[in-house]
Amino acid sequence: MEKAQIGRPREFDAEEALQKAMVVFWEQGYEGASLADLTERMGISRKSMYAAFGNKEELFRKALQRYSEGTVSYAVEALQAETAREVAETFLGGSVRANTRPGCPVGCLGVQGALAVGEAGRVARDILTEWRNGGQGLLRDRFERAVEEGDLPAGADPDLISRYVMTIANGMAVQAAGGASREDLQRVADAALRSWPPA
Amino acid sequence: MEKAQIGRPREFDAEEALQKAMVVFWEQGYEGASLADLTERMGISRKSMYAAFGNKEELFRKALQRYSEGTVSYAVEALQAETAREVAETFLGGSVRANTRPGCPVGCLGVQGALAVGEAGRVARDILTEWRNGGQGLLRDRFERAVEEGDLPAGADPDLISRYVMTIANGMAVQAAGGASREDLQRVADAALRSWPPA
DNA sequence: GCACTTCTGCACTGATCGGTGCGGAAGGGT
DNA sequence: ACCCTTCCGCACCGATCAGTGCAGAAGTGC
Repeated sequence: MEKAQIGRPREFDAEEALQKAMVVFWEQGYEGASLADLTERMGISRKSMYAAFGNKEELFRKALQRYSEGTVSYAVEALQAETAREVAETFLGGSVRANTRPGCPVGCLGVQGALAVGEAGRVARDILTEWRNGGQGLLRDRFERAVEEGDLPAGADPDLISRYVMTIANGMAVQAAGGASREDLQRVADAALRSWPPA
Repeated sequence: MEKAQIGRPREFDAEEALQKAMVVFWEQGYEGASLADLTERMGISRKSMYAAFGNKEELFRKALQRYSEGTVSYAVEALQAETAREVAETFLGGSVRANTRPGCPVGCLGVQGALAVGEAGRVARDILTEWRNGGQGLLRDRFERAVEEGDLPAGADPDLISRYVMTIANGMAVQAAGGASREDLQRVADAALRSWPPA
C-alpha cells in the first residue's frame, strides 16, 4: 500500500477510496459486493484498485481494519473504563451508536459482512469470525482482570460474561439490520445490563 | 407445487429435495448458494428444480417455510407456554438447540441466510427481515397478553421485552456461526433470563 | 529535455451466474 | 395399444464474476 517515490504518483486518495469500499462491504457483504460496485463507488478503475490493494480479499481485510480503527474505536475506549460494568456499558452503548450511525449502513460489518457464504467467501467469513472472537477475547481478558481486582465477584466467569456482552452486541447488529432504531437498541442494551454481573 | 394427476409422475421426493436445499441455503446463505450447489445436493437437474419450485427465490421462500415448520417448531410451542417467563425460556432454549443441532449447519437460516447482500439478494433479505420481525411480533403479542393477565407487571413493555428476547436469540445465532458450543449458548441464555422481566 | 516509472482506461480472459429450449424417454388414463 | 402429459439430461443463453494485458498518458529525477 506504500507508494514508491519514483514515477507518476497516484491520483486518488487511497484512504478515501478504502473508506468507500468499507461502506460497500458493510452494506452488501463480501459476496454481494462486486468489483464493479466497489470500484464505481471508490471512483477508481479496476486496475488502480488491484495496484493499490492487491485483490478483493485484501481490500476486504484492509476495509475491516479501517472499520476497526474508525467505526469501532469505541471498543478500545470501553476496555479502558474503570469498572467491569462501565466496560460493558461503554461497549454496548458504542455498539448501539455504531449500528445506527446516520450516513452509514445499518448493522455491523463484522457481523453481516460474511456470516454464511459459498466457497468464494470462505476466507472472508473466517476473517470475520476471528475478528469477532478476538474482540470477545479482549473483553474476557478485561473481565479476568476485574475479577482479580475484586471489581467482579470471585466466582464470576469472565468467559461467560464476555460472551454474554458480545451476544447482546451481535444480536443488536442483527436487529439494526432489520430496521431497529437507535432508541430501540439502547433500551435493549439497558435491559441487558440491568442485572450486573449477568451471572 | 402440486403435481397434476396426468402424465409421468416426478421421480424424486420434493420434500426431501427441499430439505436438502434448505440445508444449503442455511450453510451458504442465499447469495452463496449457487444453482449448481443446490441442484447437486438436491440430487435433481436444474430443469426439475424449476418445474417443481419455480425459481431460486421461490425455492428459498419454500425452504424458509420448511425451516419454520421443522427446525423452528419450538417457537409455536414456546408461545403456548403458561407464563411469560416460560415463553422466553422455551424460546431461547429452543434457539440454543436449533443453532447447534448435530448434522445441521450451525447458526440460524433466518439470520445468516441473507443479512447483507447485493442487488440480487435484496428480495431474500427482505423476506428474512420480515420473517424475524414477524416472529418478534408474535412474542410481543404473547407478552401483551401476559400483561393483561397480570403475569407481567402492569408497567412492563411488551415491545421491549420481545425485542430483548429476540436480540438474545439473534446474538446466539451469530455466536453459533462463530463456533460457540451448545453449552456456551445455554449459559448465555440462562444469564439473559436471570432477571425477569428484563425491564 | 530525456529516461524512467507508474498511473489509468479499455477491452479482454476463462469461469460461473441464474435461467431455458429442445428432444427423447417414460409413466398413467382410456 | 394408443395418446397425452410430464419428466429429465444436455447444451446453450446473455450477463456477470474476479482478475489481467496492453498501450498511451503523465508525473519525477537527472
